[in-house]
Amino acid sequence: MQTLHETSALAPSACSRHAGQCSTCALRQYCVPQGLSNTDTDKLQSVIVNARAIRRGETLFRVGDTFDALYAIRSGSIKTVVTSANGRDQVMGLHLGGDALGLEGFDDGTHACRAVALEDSSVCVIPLSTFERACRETIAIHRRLLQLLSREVVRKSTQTMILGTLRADERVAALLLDISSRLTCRGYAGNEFNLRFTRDDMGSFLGITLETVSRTLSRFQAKGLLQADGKLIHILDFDGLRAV
Amino acid sequence: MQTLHETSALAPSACSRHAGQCSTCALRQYCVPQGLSNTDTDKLQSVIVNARAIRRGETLFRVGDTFDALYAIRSGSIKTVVTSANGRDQVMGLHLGGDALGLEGFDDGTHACRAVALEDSSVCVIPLSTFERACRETIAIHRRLLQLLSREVVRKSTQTMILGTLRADERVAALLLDISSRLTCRGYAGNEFNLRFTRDDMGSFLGITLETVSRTLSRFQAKGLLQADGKLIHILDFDGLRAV
DNA sequence: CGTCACCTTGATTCCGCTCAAGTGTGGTGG
DNA sequence: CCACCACACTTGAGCGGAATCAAGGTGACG
Repeated sequence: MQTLHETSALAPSACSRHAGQCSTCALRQYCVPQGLSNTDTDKLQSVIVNARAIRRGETLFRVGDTFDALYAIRSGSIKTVVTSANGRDQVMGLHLGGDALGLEGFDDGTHACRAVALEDSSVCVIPLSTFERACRETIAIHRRLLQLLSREVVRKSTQTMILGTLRADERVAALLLDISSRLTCRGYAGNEFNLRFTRDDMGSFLGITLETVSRTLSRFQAKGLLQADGKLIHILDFDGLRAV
Repeated sequence: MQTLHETSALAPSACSRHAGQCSTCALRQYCVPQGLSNTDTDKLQSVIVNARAIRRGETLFRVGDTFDALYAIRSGSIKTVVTSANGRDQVMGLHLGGDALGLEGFDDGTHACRAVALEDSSVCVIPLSTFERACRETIAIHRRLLQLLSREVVRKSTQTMILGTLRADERVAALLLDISSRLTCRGYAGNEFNLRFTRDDMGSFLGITLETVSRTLSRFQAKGLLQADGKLIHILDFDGLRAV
């Protein structure tokens, strides 16, 4: 509903369900655009030096860390957080398997947010130097990077829209529908999922309090729009949710 | 105060005050990073095919327009706007002389927002095809583009922070301080400026109503923080404004 | 001179915040 | 194994900040 675009360049792929079997699958999923040849893909794979596992609650990078690598989520989910001057945390984004991470670092060579794993996760680490070489050698990879950065801008615009114009219940609905559509793109069920955000995370992300999130979910449940058992969300009435 | 970074890669330049004398000055200002040689700069200039004038209220590009050129503001100021599904407008950004525009188009090849001139303005038009060639030939230009895109992401994060965590008066203060610091970067006076936003624009941008903006400015004036005569803003007490 | 766009200020309403109490639930250690 | 605790979630009561509705003022412009 609030999505500016149906941005699903991610080809649905069984890969994401068997991450252990394919170390480069996130990149394959994410960075391979239409029209990228097999040899190009091979080049891309060659730049991935290693994969890294992070456990729930652990931090992948912090504000001010030198930006020396890009990340692609292989499995799990990661939130990005910024702490404001007055000390309040703001959840900036929810990143699922296949998403890129850390692109804001190009600005000044340091990361501008903190990335924290919401569950035990695994990420591909792509050193910046090798990636830059790949960009220069392969124009399709270069274009893909621009696309990813641009998509990040559009995503953030959607977020601004949500925070700027919607009421609390509309925000919650927008978040659930967004997550649902992103999971669908990845080949997962879009109507039933395990939300890794706490109520507090959701509230911060949506610019409302955790109590309001909880109340809103209860109201949605009472209206028969969804079934919420803690973090397990089962959407029953998509149209109803879209209608606020 | 709410700025995540002191993002002032724009070298203060007399150029911006004499825009008419230097057709490529916006690009010179904006796209020339440290370490870009003169020959590289010449290459950059060669890709600018023309400059375009747009009058107050006119539109530079619309949502859905094919993304075939980048823009750099030579003089004037431009707002970007998105209309949501329910028909409400959300002002997404305020772009001043020297700023790049239209970078969100890389995502899917079309513009994701509408760009409207807030006053009679002039922009450099850089055709995408020639710019892509320049990126390939000159790595510094390529890096600069990534930096601009990344900066856009960081800027939007700041906006999300403002909309997500601040109260109305804090938002207004944050906007004024942001504009002030950006003008200072460009070599203009930061304490007195003509705000091209209407109260409605400000409200939309900050996620509050125009009445609240007006009341807040009146209150700030009563407290001696600033002098507001319509669009003309004179900041008297920066520290007071920073302290909310 | 009337129209229109923009701004200011007041009165009232209401949505969401704050404070508070109570309910699971998973993890830890005695 | 169970007592305990920390943490996340739910729900209620009351308050307050900002929205809404409304009226009036100002300046630009045909």
